[in-house]
Amino acid sequence: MEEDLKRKLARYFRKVDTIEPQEKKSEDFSSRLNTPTTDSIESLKQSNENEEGKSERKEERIFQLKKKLEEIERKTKQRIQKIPVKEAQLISQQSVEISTIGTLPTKAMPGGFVSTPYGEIWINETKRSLGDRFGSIYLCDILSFGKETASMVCMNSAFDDFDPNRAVYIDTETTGLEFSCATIPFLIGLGFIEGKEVIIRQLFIDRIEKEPEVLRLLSDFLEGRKHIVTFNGKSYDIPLLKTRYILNRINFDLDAFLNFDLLTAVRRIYKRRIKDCSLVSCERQILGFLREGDLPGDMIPEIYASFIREQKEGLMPFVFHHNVQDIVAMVALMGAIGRLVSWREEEDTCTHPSDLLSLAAISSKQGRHTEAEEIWGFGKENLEGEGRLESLVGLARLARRRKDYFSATQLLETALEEVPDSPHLHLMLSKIFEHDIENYEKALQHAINSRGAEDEEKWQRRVERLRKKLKNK
DNA sequence: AACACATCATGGAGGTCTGA
DNA sequence: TCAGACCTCCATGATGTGTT
Repeated sequence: MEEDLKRKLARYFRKVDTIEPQEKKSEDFSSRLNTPTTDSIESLKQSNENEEGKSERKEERIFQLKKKLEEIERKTKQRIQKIPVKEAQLISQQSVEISTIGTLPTKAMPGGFVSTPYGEIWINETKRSLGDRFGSIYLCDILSFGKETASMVCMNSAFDDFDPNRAVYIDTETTGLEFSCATIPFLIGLGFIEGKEVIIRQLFIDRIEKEPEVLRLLSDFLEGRKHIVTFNGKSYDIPLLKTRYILNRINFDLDAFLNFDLLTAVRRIYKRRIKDCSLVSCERQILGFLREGDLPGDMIPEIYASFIREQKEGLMPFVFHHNVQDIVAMVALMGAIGRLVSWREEEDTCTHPSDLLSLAAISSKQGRHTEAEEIWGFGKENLEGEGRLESLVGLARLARRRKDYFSATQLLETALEEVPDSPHLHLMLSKIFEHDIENYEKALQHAINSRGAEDEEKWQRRVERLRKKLKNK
């Protein structure tokens, strides 16, 4: 059985190895960073060789780009120094050396038996420095997560006091996805920030009958904490753990914790540019990080079953490793969200335009019009194409809302210069001219051009109505 | 497979305006 | 004065999606 799994895993890694170059190729983080990556420098180098006459100028350009990269690294270090949280002061300059988290799991089973009030329990503890880099994000970016960020991205005032630096990051590995009595969370990973480190403590059920003891230990670890962060935990980890507490007749109220579900936040912010919002996909596409030595989630139940049957570690170290990666990725993602929301302070603009536009939409929905206006204003001046268009329309809606019809029509007319045939823009203008300004001539003109934005029947009625109004004026 | 969202489409409520 | 048309806002239902 174990050999089967090993073969399966080997096949999987071969598959990953073969697709990796392509995936890396399709990832263009340079556009996100507004800065060239090493790859783009290399490709620039290659094209230089083909154009000998221009080589000197391009060499100079490469030199400039490299300098820019160094500048970004320098600013990141400065950012750490600026972090307004007391703990951040503990992060020395030395710990901020560029190191990327992506170590392969050790062959041996990590951790060991620890004597607890509930008996001997297998626990593994791993630490990551907040100075570690996870793709384009430093783990210490979590410390700059603003006070209002959580309530903003969760669109819920209950998160007003949410502090991701004091939260527990929870990820479970289980014996399957089905919510049956037989599904147990055999590995419970808990991440928390202490000083200048992220501590990942993993509680392992090495024998099925030890589940109640591990659950009791978990409740002890969570004692005194109020906030948790999960990825899809609202639907998966937390309901599962709640069921296990009930089935084991242990009184522990997981509903008392405020759960920041990263999946919800990620979908809200990044959905427009990444279709697949799984954690691994977020790592690659938002953080720019490619996992090494990871295994697919659907193999995990089988690996644990094999461990229980044969009482041999087999591939369990990979599962421990996978769990640590998930927790660290959650911390990094929180950092990415924190940085996005504090985009004004980002001199090196690591921010993707579409993420900013999502943020504007979220702000607008919550009635945070000043924030939305600020982002759309930035978009109007600094973006091109669809981003600029969306910013102009957003600003026009806000202007109409505050009854500034002059600005609203001006903004929409500017948008029309970019896409003169847009029936939707013509429809918006037609409504403002008809209902707000009462300029029926212009309203009719735009109504005629709005064909296609709504039903043919509605369009005809609108045009006819405006013709009548114009006649009777 | 269970669950909790998110998004999208649809329709109703309530307010305002027009024209007979 | 009142029916009808239009707007915005909100509620509801269908569908899709992550988790191991």
